Amino acid sequence: MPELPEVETQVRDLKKEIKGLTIKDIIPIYKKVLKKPKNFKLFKNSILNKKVLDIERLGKNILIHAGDKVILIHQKIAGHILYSKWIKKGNNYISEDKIIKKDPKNRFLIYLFVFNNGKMLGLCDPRKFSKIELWSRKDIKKIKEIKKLGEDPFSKNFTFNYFYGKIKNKNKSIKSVLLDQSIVLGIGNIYSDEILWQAKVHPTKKAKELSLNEIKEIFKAIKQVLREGIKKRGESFSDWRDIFGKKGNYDKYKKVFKREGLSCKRCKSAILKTKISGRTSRFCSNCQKYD
DNA sequence: GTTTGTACCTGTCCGC
DNA sequence: TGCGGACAGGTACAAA
Repeated sequence: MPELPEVETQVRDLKKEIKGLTIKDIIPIYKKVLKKPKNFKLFKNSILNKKVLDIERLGKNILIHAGDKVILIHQKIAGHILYSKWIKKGNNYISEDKIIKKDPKNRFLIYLFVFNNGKMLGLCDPRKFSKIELWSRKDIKKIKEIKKLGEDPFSKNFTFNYFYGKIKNKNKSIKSVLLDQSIVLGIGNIYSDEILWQAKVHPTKKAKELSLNEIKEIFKAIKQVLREGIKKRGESFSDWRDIFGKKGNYDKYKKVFKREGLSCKRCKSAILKTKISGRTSRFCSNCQKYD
């Protein structure tokens, strides 16, 4: 769900809303989301009364800089974060915000950060795959999980030569390559399908078999599609909502994702679906030819 | 070293 | 209406 455009939307909004606030309490509704440190008391003591200095996106991760620490949140498949105020009623937390309260997708709160203005940041995730980690600010960029990440598509280091060099010898499908976070950051199953449709490349084609022109088209499409996603404030065909509980607008613009059986918006041919290394992929049977 | 498969969880949807 | 099974946007780790 939350891929680059969705996480970018969240981070931009969070900068406006929580920068400068102080963390006053943490409520762990589902304790297992905290992966580091595993000990909740240690986690809480490390960030209590710390001021939020900045919020940053690193691929699909959200980094909240608080004092000398960084809280890393990854929402995985089905998570999203909300900014509101919740009141506990029995075993449930009820948001005082009407939009958040009436949307059933916002029911699955698993973690709450309480700020000095009384408002809270809530992590919501029906599948409980999300993770929260705590790192020190000075070595977050040095840890191996972060060091192995590739370039962000909007970084100046993401050049055609970088991209070409990373993929030219890959013996796996271009679909899997686009999902590989050690090559390009932030692309998930939705936008990879959209990018390949835009570039007119068959998803199962092996990266090393792509022509130079096809690689150029993919490189261009990565930026175009993701930029459009950000402009539309992400997609919400399923669980994802922005931090105010509102839906993104990209759904109307998507060309192939979850459109199998419908007609291609470019050539009217059928959109098909197939499985590639365990991930479902949708593509046009006519304009995305293998050769 | 590279690529593919599986586990992590639970809600939702479809067919019977 | 109710139930069982398939399926779901990501990633770490194991296995091939």
